[in-house]
Amino acid sequence: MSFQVTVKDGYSAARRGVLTTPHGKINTPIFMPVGTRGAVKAMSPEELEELGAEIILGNTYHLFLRPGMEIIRKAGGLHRFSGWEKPILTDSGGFQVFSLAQLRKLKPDGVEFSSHIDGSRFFLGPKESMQIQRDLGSDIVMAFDECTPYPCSHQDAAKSLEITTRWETVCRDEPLNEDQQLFAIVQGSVYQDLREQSAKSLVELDFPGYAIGGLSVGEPEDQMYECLDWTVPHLPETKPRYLMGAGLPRQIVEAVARGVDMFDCVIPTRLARHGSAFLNNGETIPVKAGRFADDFSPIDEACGCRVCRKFSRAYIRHLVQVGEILGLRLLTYHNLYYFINLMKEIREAITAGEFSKLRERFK
RNA sequence: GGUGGGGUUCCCGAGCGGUCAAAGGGGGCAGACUGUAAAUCUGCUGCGGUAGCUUCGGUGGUUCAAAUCCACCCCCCACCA
Repeated sequence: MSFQVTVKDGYSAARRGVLTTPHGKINTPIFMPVGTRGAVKAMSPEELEELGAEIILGNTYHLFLRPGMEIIRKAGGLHRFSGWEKPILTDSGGFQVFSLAQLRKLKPDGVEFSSHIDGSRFFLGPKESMQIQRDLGSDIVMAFDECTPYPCSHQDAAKSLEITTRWETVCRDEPLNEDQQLFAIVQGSVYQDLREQSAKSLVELDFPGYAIGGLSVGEPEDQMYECLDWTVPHLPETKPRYLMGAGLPRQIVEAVARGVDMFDCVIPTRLARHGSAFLNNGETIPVKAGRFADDFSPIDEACGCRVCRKFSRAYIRHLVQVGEILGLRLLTYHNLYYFINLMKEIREAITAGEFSKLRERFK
């Protein structure tokens, strides 16, 4: 058993756990920084380690296109290629079915993509995705799904789910490296019957972990929570649960309360590159704004990160303003610190029986 | 002192009789961003609620109409003495 629930919250479905992978253990609930193209944008592996990142993401679609699998195979896998020695989770390309919707055609056995780089056509299906992720050598492999857009009619969602379910069965039957764990992805858009149907059929196939996909794609927040309420109870207690693509601090806390163990989101890194920083209360401030030009206080007085101990809003605002890369790097560092630290707080709160109190802070 | 080139909305800068409240940058302001086609993208940026009003160094003038033409004046820059 590679996942172990260690503490359960008495007042919600929140729980602590430890997930064991070939490249180390992961403490859940956890936030996983997104490193789509083999790097968490603007961060080095050393910095990620310093931040306390325990696992990062990589992306099948993007790494397959560049540098391509021949290079990755020659390099000896993504870990060796990138110098990140801790666990890696790779997304299957299913999100690109959604985000690059204009550049692809759905086929029964997968997706015909037109590369967003040069337009060249290539095929990515469940089989291909598994083969690529096997070569990437990630610790956690995601099933190839179709991330449904929002809004999506019941009819379309049902049709999409049927395809996704079929694909996921193919994924399960495709051989991976011995120690790789394949996570299934529940879809079904915002419909209770579909979400339940999806969860149940995937649980029957018995995967090492379960993800909830197709959320945080523009639906109202309450609807996202509702979907979790419909889905999570149908997932096995003993397996890790991963809410894909989420979220804002508040959303993470709410999902933890509903029993989710794993999160990833580009928000901290992207907002950083767009000049915004997270504050202790989960809100953001646009550090790049002129009003911070002479604000010599740190981004957040309450933050203990290296950036907040040393640099002022004014300096960071200046760097961003003149286009110095360092500005984006410092903001990325701070934002990731905030997310990683929030998860640590959540874990400690669960152990201390004070998760409800923490949850109140974000309401 | 002479010759030539200039002074445009917060800044730079285009415009050179009407279609100009004035291109384009910069800056400023506001917003978006959730398994990354994103160090990106969108909108606003003279005043006013529309009608309209006040702007293009200053003052006068020509014209139905001027940032654009003319006269004088004030500044700036380059070269020559």
